[in-house]
Amino acid sequence: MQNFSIGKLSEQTGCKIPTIRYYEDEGLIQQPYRTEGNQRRYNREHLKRLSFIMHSRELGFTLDEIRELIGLSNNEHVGHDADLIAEKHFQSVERKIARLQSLSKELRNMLDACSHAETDRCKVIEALFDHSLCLNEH
Amino acid sequence: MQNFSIGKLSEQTGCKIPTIRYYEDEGLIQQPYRTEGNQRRYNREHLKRLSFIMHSRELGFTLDEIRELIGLSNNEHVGHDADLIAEKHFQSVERKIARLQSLSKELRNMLDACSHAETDRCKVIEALFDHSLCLNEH
DNA sequence: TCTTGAACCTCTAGTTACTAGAGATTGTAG
DNA sequence: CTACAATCTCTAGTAACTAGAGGTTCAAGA
Repeated sequence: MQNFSIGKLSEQTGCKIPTIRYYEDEGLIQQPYRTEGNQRRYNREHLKRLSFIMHSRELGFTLDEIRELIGLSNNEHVGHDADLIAEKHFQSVERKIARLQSLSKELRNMLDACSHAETDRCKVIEALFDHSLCLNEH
Repeated sequence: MQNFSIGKLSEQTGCKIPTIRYYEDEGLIQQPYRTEGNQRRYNREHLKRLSFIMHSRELGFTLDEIRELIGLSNNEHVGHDADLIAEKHFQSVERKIARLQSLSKELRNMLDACSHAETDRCKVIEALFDHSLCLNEH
């Protein structure tokens, strides 16, 4: 099923219609084909791209970072350049995974605790506290 | 080392000064002690809280979601209520981890490919494309 | 103790990433 | 060939910051 309207794209992805148009203005989504009457018509590539953007946003990437990731996927950067960008994102992704795993563990603990006991002080905040930030005192 | 200025807090965490004041206005950070001359003085609790907020933001949580997580940590919700909130966040965290792992794998592949070969079309976008979103066609 | 410049204060206005609404045009089921 | 839902553009509003103006406070050094 190709050539669908902005309403269908919005429905399929859960992305609001004005947001889709905004991403187009920002150059994050390829300009779609237009009907005689100037209405947008999308295909599977647009769907894939929009899905990528939405997930990236949920994961905390900025639009500029997403632009860079799209560039990588399109082989717009070559060799060393691409290497550096990919490495940078790889490291930030690994850090995010580590933090989320720590948070996940604390939430899991909470759920386990709540089911049988009562007031165990939860350590959700400690989970994402970066101890390397401690002010110097020992 | 207790009782430090907003400048020191900013330096320790990497959070800009106006942002720290903004989080205070939003009730995300406890109001700090003020000197005679009305200047803010912070302690380790503030540092921990701010560090948590910053990491949560990087991980894509909204300020409202962060408020909820802080509420959990403070035992402001009890029993079933807390359970539901924790469960909701636990699931969203697990989904984020899965997506980041997929993205991490693709970036790793890119880095490995770049080091020996040349133009392998990267699958960064496919990594975060949710196939359950596919339009119906088979 | 007194000075003086860096750091802090509040308040207003600008930026990014959306989101909602007004008013006009187009697409399509009946 | 209607009629009305969906689309169009454009302007303005929201969330989460961020920068700057104009004024006050803090603390190191004379």
